[in-house]
Amino acid sequence: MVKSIANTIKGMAMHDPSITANVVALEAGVSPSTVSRVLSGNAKVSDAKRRAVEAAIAKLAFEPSPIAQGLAKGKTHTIGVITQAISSPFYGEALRGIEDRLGGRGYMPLFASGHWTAGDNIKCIQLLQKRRVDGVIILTGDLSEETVTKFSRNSPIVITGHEVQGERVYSLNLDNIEGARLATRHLISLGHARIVCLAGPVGHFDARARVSGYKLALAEAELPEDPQLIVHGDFSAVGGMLAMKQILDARLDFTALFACNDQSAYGAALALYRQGMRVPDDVSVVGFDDLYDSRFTLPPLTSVNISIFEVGRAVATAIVDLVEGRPPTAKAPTAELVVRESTTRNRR
Amino acid sequence: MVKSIANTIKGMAMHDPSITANVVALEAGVSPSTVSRVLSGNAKVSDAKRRAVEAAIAKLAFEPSPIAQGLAKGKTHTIGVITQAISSPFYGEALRGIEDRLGGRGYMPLFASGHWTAGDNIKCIQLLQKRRVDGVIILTGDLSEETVTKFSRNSPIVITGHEVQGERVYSLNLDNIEGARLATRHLISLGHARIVCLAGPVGHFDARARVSGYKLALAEAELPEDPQLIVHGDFSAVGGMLAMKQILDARLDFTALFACNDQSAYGAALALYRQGMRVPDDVSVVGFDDLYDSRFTLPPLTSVNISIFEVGRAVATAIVDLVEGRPPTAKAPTAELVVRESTTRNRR
DNA sequence: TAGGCATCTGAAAGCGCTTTCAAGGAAAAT
DNA sequence: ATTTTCCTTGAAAGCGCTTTCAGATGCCTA
Repeated sequence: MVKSIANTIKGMAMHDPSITANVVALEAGVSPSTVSRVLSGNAKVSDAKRRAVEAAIAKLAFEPSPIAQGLAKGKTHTIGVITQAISSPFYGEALRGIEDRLGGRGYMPLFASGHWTAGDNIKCIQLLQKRRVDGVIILTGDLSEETVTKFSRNSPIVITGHEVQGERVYSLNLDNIEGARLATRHLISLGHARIVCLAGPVGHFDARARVSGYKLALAEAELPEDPQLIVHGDFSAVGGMLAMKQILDARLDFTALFACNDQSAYGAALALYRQGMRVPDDVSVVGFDDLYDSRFTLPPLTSVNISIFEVGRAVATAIVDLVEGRPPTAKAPTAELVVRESTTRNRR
Repeated sequence: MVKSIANTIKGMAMHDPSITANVVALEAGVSPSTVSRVLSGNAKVSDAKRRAVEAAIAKLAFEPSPIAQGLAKGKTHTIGVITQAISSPFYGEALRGIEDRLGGRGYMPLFASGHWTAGDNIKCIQLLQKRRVDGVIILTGDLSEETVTKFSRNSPIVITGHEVQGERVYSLNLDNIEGARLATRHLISLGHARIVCLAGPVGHFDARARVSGYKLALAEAELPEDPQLIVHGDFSAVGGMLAMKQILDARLDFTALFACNDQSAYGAALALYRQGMRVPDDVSVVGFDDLYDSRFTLPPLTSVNISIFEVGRAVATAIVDLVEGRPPTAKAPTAELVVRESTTRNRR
């Protein structure tokens, strides 16, 4: 019998790194190969030996080293995640979803964050692939399709905000157009016709799609589309504030605002407030993303909910499928409009 | 000469996992040991061989496998990070700081999130330690000091929101008392005397310290301390809303609010708004943490800034010190009051 | 010129696990 | 009862790197 310094905390066995598969084999009176076999479960082992091994494992609180397993099998059970702004509530929510799903599948996320520049994103992928991640998830970067495809040679990739085809690439996109259409329709149904659209960064995939949805809704209602009412921000609150200021300074006529993400809606609302205009009395505003805090803005913000948490779970599911050789089938959740108090009937 | 399928993207060499140290050794005409030596730099190698190896490394775009290195040296260059709510803007900011600093030191963070329960946190530590992280950072969990000390036997730990002493444990705490004092003093200086304190979870370390700061400021000003005015939330917006509702329903007299974190301030503000009370005209409010979005609430929130990003960098620095055998010296940044528009002179 | 010492380098063992391979034993077939 | 087949199991090699150990070389000292 082998001595172990294992000890427990509140009844939970505390793992001791000096307990290796060899030690377990000794304790159980079998060979290391057999221990490995019961661990992986993909080879027959007699009941007697299996029980002996299991007993030894339990007794010694043995935990196989993922490092050693990684070396031997060439898999690290680690998924790289590249995000633009790890601290933004939007990405935070997605990361939660990713972590949640990955954990359940025996993988762990390794986060790296780029900073909205392609060079940074490439460095991130390289860093991650150096670490031999089994796959990588890219949350909406500005990488070219070509770059993504190239890197997918090293490890499968799941990406949002892109249309990439490939054996080892899967792209999952948000329900942007539909969501934006819902938002705009809502405003139209409240009698608004002059609706400013606070768009995101010019080249951004999701941002473009949201503007399309806005235009679609306008067209449906046979409302004219005024290019002056479409103004670009950068998906941040400051950007939203600046953009709204621009509209205000131009003294354009409008009664409602569709902000392509909640954060710019926050900024825009502040610009409105500074101008003495009230939401929703003077202008109705609807956002997009339904960030958690949008329930608590003053007034609570009407927004498009796409459950970014579920998106996180979906991309995680997809990458695991890819890594384990199954074709991914994950779909993005559908967009829903959450009506709160920032929108009201047009009174003019 | 060895053939490599290495190819480049925009001039950046793309790493090919089939290029191992052995291949490099072959190409350079030396033994693998020598390659390892130039890699690690801790052994003399003749200039000629060194150059040959370096040339081969460059030519083949060789990247040593961290997995193999981990196995051989027993170090993974990975730091586990345990947080309560990976998606909260507060922790998000800290994670950014951690990632930023760790990256510069050649480590990567491995995130795991508990969910405010001790059991979960223990599972997280175990999960991380199973992965053989070199150290772990715990952002304010509710683990007992004893538990932390025990786990520090497996790997060094840096923790916030605790007072733990130990060879392999370092605790770094926020400037809570001072920050809360600043906030309360500010309110007092504006002529407020009946100040409600929206505290955090009852057992929470930071939460308790903030309440102490509040009381301290009251005492300094020789103002009476009314226990009815101290109400507990849970550091969330909903909690803040509920707590404020409670105060409102009790029809207590007050002219200002010190919320122990910004998120509960958001919730409280909503409760006030529903009641038809205006900030700051009817009640002045100051928060704590100075979340990014607090610049954009209506009105922008006066808050205590502790640069949680810097805290992240500090804990990261500390854990790296610990891991590499140096005594950590990192200190938390000091708290500063940021006055915005949610506070004004008491008009009653 | 022989002995001693420092320096550089390759061979080999090892990190902890997986997996192939072949051997031994049991069960099935003749 | 004998041969064939199948199943279980341990030995051994290998994953890619580090590190110890000892051999080889060159240089200095006596």
